[in-house]
Amino acid sequence: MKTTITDVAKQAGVSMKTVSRVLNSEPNVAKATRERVLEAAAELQYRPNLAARGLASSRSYLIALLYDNPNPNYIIQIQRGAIEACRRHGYHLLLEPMTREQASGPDVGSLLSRLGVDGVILTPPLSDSIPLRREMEALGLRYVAIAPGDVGTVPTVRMDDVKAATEMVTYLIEQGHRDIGFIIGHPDHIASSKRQDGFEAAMRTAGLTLDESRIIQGDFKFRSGVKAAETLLKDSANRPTAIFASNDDMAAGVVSVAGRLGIDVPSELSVCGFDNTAIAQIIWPKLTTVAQPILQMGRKAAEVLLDRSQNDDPVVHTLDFEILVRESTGKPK
Amino acid sequence: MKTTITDVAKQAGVSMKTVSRVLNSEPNVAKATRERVLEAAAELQYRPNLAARGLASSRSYLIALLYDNPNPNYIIQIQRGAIEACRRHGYHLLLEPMTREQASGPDVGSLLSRLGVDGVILTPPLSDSIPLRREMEALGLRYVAIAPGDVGTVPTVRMDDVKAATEMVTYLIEQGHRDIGFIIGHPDHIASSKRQDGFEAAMRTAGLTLDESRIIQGDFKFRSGVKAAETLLKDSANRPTAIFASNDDMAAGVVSVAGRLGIDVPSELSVCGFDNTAIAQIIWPKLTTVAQPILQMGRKAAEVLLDRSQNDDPVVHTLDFEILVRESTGKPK
DNA sequence: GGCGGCATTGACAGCGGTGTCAAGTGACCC
DNA sequence: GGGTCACTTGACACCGCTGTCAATGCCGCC
Repeated sequence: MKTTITDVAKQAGVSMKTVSRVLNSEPNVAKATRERVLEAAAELQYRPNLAARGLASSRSYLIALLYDNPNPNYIIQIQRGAIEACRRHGYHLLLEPMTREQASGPDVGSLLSRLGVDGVILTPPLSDSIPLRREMEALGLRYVAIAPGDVGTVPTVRMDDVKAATEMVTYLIEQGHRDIGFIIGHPDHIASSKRQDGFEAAMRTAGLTLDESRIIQGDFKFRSGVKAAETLLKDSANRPTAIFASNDDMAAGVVSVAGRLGIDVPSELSVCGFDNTAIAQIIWPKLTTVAQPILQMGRKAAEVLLDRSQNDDPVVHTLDFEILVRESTGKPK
Repeated sequence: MKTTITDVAKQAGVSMKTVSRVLNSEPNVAKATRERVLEAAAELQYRPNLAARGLASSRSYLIALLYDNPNPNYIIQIQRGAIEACRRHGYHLLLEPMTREQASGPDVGSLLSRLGVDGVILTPPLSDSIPLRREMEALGLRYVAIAPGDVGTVPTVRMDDVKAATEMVTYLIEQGHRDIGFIIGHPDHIASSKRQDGFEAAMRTAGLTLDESRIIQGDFKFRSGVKAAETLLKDSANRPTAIFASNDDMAAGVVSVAGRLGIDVPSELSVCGFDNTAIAQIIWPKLTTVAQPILQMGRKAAEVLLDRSQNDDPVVHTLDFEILVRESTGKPK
């Protein structure tokens, strides 16, 4: 038999409503009463029924995470962060993976309004879907965009790719590198150009020339890193002392080519990546890379949704990244 | 203004209850009536309210996924599979990550009963947590265990590690390999001994001797694969022609050592792994490996929970794995 | 022709909480 | 002493849907 609020009320000798007040930490309850109720609730192991609560208060105590992201680690971390925040607020996280097509299709509205969630977190690349965002607004749903391409008119949580790339390159320059190769990410990703901007900014700031032959187009895949490295390293008499790849997979490709060519990393070649994905720690030497605050972005996004004290201004929360210096970089010979 | 079931009833000229019947596909509704209701519902874009439904029917239309698994890809795939099944049944998936300690702690019950979920999916290693399983039973919660160590008294979804390892080794033997090295997984993982059993069974079946020096303890990490490979390959005059690592990370370690020693994979050394994790496709050559039916296990688990026609017998559903032959294996020279 | 039985439909009472609003209480002030 | 006000508390309707059970109509069969 499940204990209901009525049982607790009886046990504590108060009305249901008072129990409700205590359980929702509403103000204006006498301290003694509050304690009596809490005691009774604990004793009876009372657990509020989510559905009833939701029905009565027209809140669902659920927020949804919408995603279409092929990167499991990214999503898992966003999830963890969001769940953390949810737990603190008595909320739960619902998962709604969807393809880009679905997100633009007519079913999203159905899905979302059926759920009756109290808020939605959009992850990239969904954060940039205009139809989806329209739909959300049409439904009157509160939402937060994580790392959208353009900072728009909604609450946003992001990190600064440009700055991160700049700092990484600056670190290399401080180590003494002057001739630094760069591998661009997939041209369709907004992050790619930002990282490139950061690279170029750092180089210019340091008064170094940008040699076009040192900048190679990649596509975020290991294989493209291999190809780029083959080009950059082919002339043993004239090669960069460091290579900055726009993500870890490509950086891993560079490391493998270096190994094949007998170029020692990091003493003869420094390599760094971006994202701190699993491969950065799996391979040897471990990659120097940029750790995105993924978990923190998930947490922040949920907090923005749940913290009712925060207003809905289209605030942009920019979280801090971290440069992880590991074994793949060092001073040039 | 949200449309309620009353609006639909009015529009269709029937009672609320009849609308409810139609929407829940209950029997005993005249065809004409059914159509009229569906039409009205579509016209008004009616979406049932989950909370109200749940409250009235004392179901929540939610199932929970409990996990404490460091492998993002595994969890993501389980999630995808489970969500797929949930959608077909009008359910949603709730996420409840928890550490092993939490799972054994007193809060689980609180968490789970508060949720009022209609079912729970347990993923490894939580599938083996006795306290957790006790708690579930105490709460009268239906649950399904994914890949537990021992097939117990609850509905279970799993794959056959022994058989998979056997088939992989058999494939190597068919390719012509006679001298095969094996790297054992982490001793605490139940899968480790199963995979070893499979390896040994296949060797014996083929009439090959088990050379203890060819079997090395690892721990599922890249680094342990490197070490094992260094041992197995140190004597260039006497080394195996193939190495079967109990997972992909270790297999990747083997490949990297082979590269360093100038041993060509696969012409001089075949390497295969297990799990088909991301690294298996990232590195070159791509790894021959065993693909677990992870997504399918997630889907099946949810289906077992939701398909009310299926009874709660402790049925064990064993799903098919797949041997993925890629570039890291071939015939020995 | 009367009756049992089945298919179809609706009235109504909750499910377990919360919002609203009014009532009770005591402190404080004029 | 009476009025005002802030703080506490409770009664009760109602959130939107489903379970229960009874009412209705129609069929076949004795």
